[in-house]
Amino acid sequence: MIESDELLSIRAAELYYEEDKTQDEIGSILTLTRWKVGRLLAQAKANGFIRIEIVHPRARRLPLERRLRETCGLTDAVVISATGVDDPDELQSRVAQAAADYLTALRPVPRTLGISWGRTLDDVALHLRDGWARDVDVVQINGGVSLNRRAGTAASTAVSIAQKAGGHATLLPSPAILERLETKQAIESDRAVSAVLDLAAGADAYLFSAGAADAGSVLVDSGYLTAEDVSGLVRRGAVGDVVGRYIDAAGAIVDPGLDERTVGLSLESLRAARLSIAVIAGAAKHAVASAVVGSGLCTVLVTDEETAVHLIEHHPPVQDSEGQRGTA
Amino acid sequence: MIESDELLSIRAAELYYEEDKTQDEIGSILTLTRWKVGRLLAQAKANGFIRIEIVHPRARRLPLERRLRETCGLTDAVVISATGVDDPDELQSRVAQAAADYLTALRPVPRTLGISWGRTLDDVALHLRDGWARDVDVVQINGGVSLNRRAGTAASTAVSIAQKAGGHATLLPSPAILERLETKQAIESDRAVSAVLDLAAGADAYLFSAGAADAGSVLVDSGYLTAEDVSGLVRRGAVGDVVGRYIDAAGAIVDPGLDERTVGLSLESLRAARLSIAVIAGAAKHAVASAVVGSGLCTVLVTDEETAVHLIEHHPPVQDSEGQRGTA
DNA sequence: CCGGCGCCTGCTCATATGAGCAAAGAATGC
DNA sequence: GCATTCTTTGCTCATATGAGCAGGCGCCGG
Repeated sequence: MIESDELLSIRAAELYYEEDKTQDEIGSILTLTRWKVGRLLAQAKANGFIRIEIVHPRARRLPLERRLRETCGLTDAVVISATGVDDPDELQSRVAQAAADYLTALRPVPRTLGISWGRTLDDVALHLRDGWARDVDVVQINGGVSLNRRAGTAASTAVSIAQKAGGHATLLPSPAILERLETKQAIESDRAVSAVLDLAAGADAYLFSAGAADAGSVLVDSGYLTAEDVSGLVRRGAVGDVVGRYIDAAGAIVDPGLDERTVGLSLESLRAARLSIAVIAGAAKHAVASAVVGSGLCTVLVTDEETAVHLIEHHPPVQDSEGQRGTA
Repeated sequence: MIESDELLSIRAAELYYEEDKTQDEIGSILTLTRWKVGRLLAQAKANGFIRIEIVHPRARRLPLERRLRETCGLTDAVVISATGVDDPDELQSRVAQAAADYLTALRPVPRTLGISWGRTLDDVALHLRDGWARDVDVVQINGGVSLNRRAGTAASTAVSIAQKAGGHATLLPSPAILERLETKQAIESDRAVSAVLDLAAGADAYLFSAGAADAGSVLVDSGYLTAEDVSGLVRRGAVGDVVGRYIDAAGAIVDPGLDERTVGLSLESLRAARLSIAVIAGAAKHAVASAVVGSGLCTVLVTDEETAVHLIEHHPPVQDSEGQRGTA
């Protein structure tokens, strides 16, 4: 008899959702009382037979956001719907749009915003509307100026975000990674650089992305690393990079020597920030996303549905290293 | 401003459908009146942003059924949901199940039911429950006994359907297709055969399927035709067979000579029937389905979603040759 | 065979939602 | 600049739906 109830609930659901009949009408069609129909419908929902989906490029997955916040200890999360999106560029674009929306709606409005650079950030800048905020100053938090074509976009990302908010951009006039430690120390002690780093360290909020550890990384693309360097890092456990620094699944620096030669905000500073927004999309970045979220590098994550599910399923991949920041 | 309304309607839909908030609550979250929220929700639905799907192997597509009935002039249609079903066997099985359900619910219960045979019908027989009806006699409407292994199932299909209804089966003791016209005429004049054909002609209802015109057909499988025969027929416009008779897209006999040698109910008798139920599933049978429905061979069609859409989109593929039977 | 227990049914009542309408606002033409 | 028309807004009222409860039914142990 329980099986016939299931079937009935399906018949009722068809009439209710597809034919827009009232429960009462369904009752007379199926010779049931209207309360029974209501119960069948509730049952169909509870059994998961009714699937409601919002199909729109800007649609979000609120329940996933909540679960992400709860299981990963984030203060906030934005998860965009990605059913039927197979093109990674389209996915990235949608997530970037969502990040732009998040920034725009962010209250209180940060006076200074620290940003990294890369394809994703560029995309976010593109999606921000003119006047998205008033007087927000932007400061780069990792090096990358003037090494090649790609570096140009690093500057333009920052400038574009700042301009659209009527603020101004402060660029970090330094390569991302230097060949010798001494050079790095020298450049860091230079007033022009250290002032920017100080500004970056005092930003009200950070916005950054992460790169997958593969040869397609912007760091390779920009000439800071070779494909061989990256595969070496991968062999040592690297899952990706954040503000130019390669981390393993636990969020720890993979190659301290390399890290020493990398100019920019330290991961500790990022972890200590009150508000740091990570924007990470795509299957290729599932591993980095895990590391970033699991090691507390961000307080807010903007991502796609699949990545969110991955993060939730692969639970807190790090034991308990979070906790400095409150769990809503 | 119309764009911001669209976005708002998506936000509202997320809160309404994913978070189960009341329109009033959504109103206070988005600082909108509750009526505005209601309108946004209605708008989101109207724009097709809200997709409600019933996920269940027995789920049907009522709106498609209606459209199918209306555009194709059927008295009834059953369309089963097939989203995410890629396995053709699974599809066939679900449609067969639906046909079995339809038969079971059919009122008035037919005293005699004429049936064809084949993989699909076999599947329908399998899905019928014991006691699906009381005292329904079953009669085969086309030949096919005792030529090979496959023929055995033809008999068992009929017997099974009859047994489960507590009635008895009458088999047509003849091959489906004979090699010589004289033999066919001789066998048809035999009392044992003609009596069955008379019974078949007087059945209250018919249940049949259709085969695609390819080498995988049961007629080839059973040895009545060779793969070459079939490709010859295809060259002459055949799209598939119904009760052993090959038809073209317009529902006309492709090879009158062959048809003359085929034993069983004529297509005219089928077209004249008050109740004839076709069970056709799968992409391979889209073309036959069109021919069957377009030429009025059935009054009721049981099929899958994709086939239904195909039929509706390829409109009445025949000019106006329907009309003998009332259009609801 | 009977009483107790728990589930299911059909109800009342409270709440949520949709239809229809009058007024406000925006857009247009004069 | 003003009147007209069309759209949008906030409402009232009717309807649809869900919560919660009392009675009835079957199931089980005694």
